[in-house]
Amino acid sequence: MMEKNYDPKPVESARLASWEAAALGRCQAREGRKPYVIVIPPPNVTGALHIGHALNNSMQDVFIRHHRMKGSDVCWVPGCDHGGIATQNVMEKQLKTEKVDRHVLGREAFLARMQTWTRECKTTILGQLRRLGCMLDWEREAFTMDEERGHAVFFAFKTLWERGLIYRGERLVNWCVRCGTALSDIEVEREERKGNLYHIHYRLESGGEGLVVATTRPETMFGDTAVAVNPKDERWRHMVGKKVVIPFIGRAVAVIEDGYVEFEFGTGALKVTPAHDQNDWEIGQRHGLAAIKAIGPDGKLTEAAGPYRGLSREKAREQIVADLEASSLLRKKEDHKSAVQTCYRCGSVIEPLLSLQWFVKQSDLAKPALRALDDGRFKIYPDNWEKPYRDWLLSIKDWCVSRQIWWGHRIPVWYKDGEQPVVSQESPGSGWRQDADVLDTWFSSALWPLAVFGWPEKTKDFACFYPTATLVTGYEILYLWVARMQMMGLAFDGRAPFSSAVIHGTVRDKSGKKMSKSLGNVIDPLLMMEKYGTDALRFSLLTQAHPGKDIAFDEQSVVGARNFVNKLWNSTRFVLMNLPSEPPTGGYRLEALSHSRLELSDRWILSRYQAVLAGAAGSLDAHDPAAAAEILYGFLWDEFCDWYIELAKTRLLGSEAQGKEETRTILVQILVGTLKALHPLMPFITEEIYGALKAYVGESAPFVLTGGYHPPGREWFNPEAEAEMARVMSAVTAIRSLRSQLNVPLGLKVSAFVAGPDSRMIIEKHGAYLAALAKLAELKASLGARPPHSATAVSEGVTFFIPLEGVIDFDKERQRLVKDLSKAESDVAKIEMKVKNADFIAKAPQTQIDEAHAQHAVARERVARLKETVALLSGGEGSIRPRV
RNA sequence: GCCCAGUUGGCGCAGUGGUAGCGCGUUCCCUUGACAUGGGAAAGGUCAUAGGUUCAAAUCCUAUACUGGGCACCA
Repeated sequence: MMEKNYDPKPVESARLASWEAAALGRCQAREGRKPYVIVIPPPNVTGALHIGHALNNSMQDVFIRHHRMKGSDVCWVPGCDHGGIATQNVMEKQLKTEKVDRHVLGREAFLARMQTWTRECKTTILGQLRRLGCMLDWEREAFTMDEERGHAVFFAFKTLWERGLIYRGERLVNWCVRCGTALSDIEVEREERKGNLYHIHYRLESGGEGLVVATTRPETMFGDTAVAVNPKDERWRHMVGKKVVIPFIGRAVAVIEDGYVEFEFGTGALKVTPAHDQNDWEIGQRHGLAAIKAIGPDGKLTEAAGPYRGLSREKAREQIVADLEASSLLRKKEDHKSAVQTCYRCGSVIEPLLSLQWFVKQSDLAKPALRALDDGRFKIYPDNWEKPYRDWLLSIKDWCVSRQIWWGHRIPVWYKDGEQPVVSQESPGSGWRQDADVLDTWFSSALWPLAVFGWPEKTKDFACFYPTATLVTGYEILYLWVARMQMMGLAFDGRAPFSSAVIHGTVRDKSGKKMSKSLGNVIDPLLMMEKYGTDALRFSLLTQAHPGKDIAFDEQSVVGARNFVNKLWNSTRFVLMNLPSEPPTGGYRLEALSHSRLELSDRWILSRYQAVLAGAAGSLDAHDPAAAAEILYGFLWDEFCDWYIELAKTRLLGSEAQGKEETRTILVQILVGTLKALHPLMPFITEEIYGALKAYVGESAPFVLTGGYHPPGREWFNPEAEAEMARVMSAVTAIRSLRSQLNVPLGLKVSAFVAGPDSRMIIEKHGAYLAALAKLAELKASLGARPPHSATAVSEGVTFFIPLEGVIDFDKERQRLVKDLSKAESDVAKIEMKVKNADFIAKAPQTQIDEAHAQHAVARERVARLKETVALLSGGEGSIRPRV
């Protein structure tokens, strides 16, 4: 027996066990089959999954299950990313609590600990994906740093090297002082910060006034190798070619001219520090200036800083400013907002630093990616991301791929004195030492779709599963990851690694703020699953996952989804209660229904059902789970439960045997069809219910997925039935509304009399529906007169009189109707404007004109009947005969 | 600075030319054998502003304002 309220826990664990026992997610390469393939965006092994992962993976699971339901082979590859800097930072924090430093531990021991941590973390993450219901092919689990992927990374590096696309050089790179490594340009974030603009006086070497430079970073002055002014700037012309002296260290630098300098900014004189500023670096290149490092990789000032050597950047600035002030070299200090670059992993301020790094040339790799986008081999949904994606590729710069950390793929280059460097996975022999750096974690991520199927080996899997279909991810890694996968895939294989990228939004807190541990607004998906069930969490996220849009996540929405899950459960309970304990042989079949026998509600719900199934599947084809969820939610709750089931109740209690069978057939068929359509969104409860219902629809598939979507049986589309049912609903609502206004509870059955042009038809064809839904004891034709003491409800083509002795206040009833009348009249006026507009009649399409005329007639007829009724009431009880 | 998106009832969001919808919340009524994680009824919006196109605009166009994002930045 089903419980009154759905309890997700036992159902989830049982269903999970049965899916795994059947290895439902397993997909093997089969000759001649082209499966639908997704590779998971591998979560970093930095801890547990967050709510964004829950959204990301729910969406993928929806697409996977949807395609499986449609009959394709599907393959979804699980795995994790080693996560480079991010993961190393997690470990370093851990070590800090133990008061250990990785340098004390040593590289070997540190990596051993990382391996242990990774194993634990992978177990956690994969376990969470299981609990989410993700139908991954568990036997394909991959890791960006396992042996196979290591092989792919080496092969890719070697190939790029051989093609001349990898080089090593001393460049100005983004250096994170805290992480102790270089970063690529897209790993740097910018934020506006308040700071100061310092005006500093540089004396002339030969003695004399000199000039004043403006800078936000006085601590870099010891790296200055020139002062630049704009060639058109009259103010400083006399200084050009002279030499000025850097304070405190007395080194002299030349005053040069460069068009880059803006003369409105600051003093119009720019101190040039090629080793610590990108623009200064470029000026330095133009003028052949030396680059002097004033700040080291540790963030401390170097020997070049003379007396300030060893101070941190921050300390040094303070000290220098104080000293400048004391020696009255600080001419001005003004407030200044500037864009500060920060590390995307730890948030500390980036130091542009001149250092020896490895780079991948990008422009040749970007071209095929642009072509793939232009000719449609690769599409982004929603397509408004295509422009930023294209722009990024067009203005791409070389990619710094070396990282000065330990956790990652070691750069496979070996050095020996007096020899050319050698690219090799193993040591080329004694005396060779390997490059100490590791590759950017995104280097291996970029190879992910290739590498998970065994590339560069020519495996059967690769032949069958590559390229993949859909990549589901967030817009924040569009360049970092998506673009690079496209570039690498196209470079090594010639095909786009996935034909479409579906971009979802970020899950934020309910006020729209980004979730973060420090703000304390993080939602734990596991907790949500505990409280409301996995289906509820998934459905909640999916209903909000409109293409590309961020989600303001409110726990209330999970409550709502939980209630919907419960509604599904209870509608099943109702249907099951009205079915025999033994299903008929072959089950209840829609094909067996005689079309001519079906009554209005049947024809209506079947028509709606067919439209809903098509709409839901179409939405999923269009990568829009939110639209599918909305369609199915509305149908199940507002149409199937609130109207069809309510009508079915009287028929199931009635004595007409064939009618009962028809009702049972439609109930169970539509319920099964709808829950199958819901299955990609909420796999657990739908699987559970399917188990209980499948015999009643004559099916024996062990799982929803293996059975596939439910065919609607035949063509049920019926606009006439939908229109007629809409009239029934509006009549029912009119009576219910009347009862509510007069405080006549639905529990109390009342009689009603019907008048109006359509009254005869209404009684004959809809009488039973009205009686059932508006709780009427009887429904009779009004025999010419309005019954005394009755309230009036005016619906389309029909007027209902409900005698309510003692309840009706004569004047109030009249007021109520007058209010209805004025509203009805304003409706008429609106439509009349349109109908009487000559331009409209002349230019609008005929269908529109016909429709407007019909609406006009209906509205006018309603007004007429309301007027009549009001007149009746004004003339006293029942004294005037209504027109029938 | 350039580009993109958003601006719809208290909150969160649908809605790509024909008299504005959903969820949550609010008010009133109802514990009637699927479900109070429920049912019924109702209140609440001149669809950011100003123009334009059109017989007809939330929807198309143009400007403006605000919000968010991407890219590029003047030290």
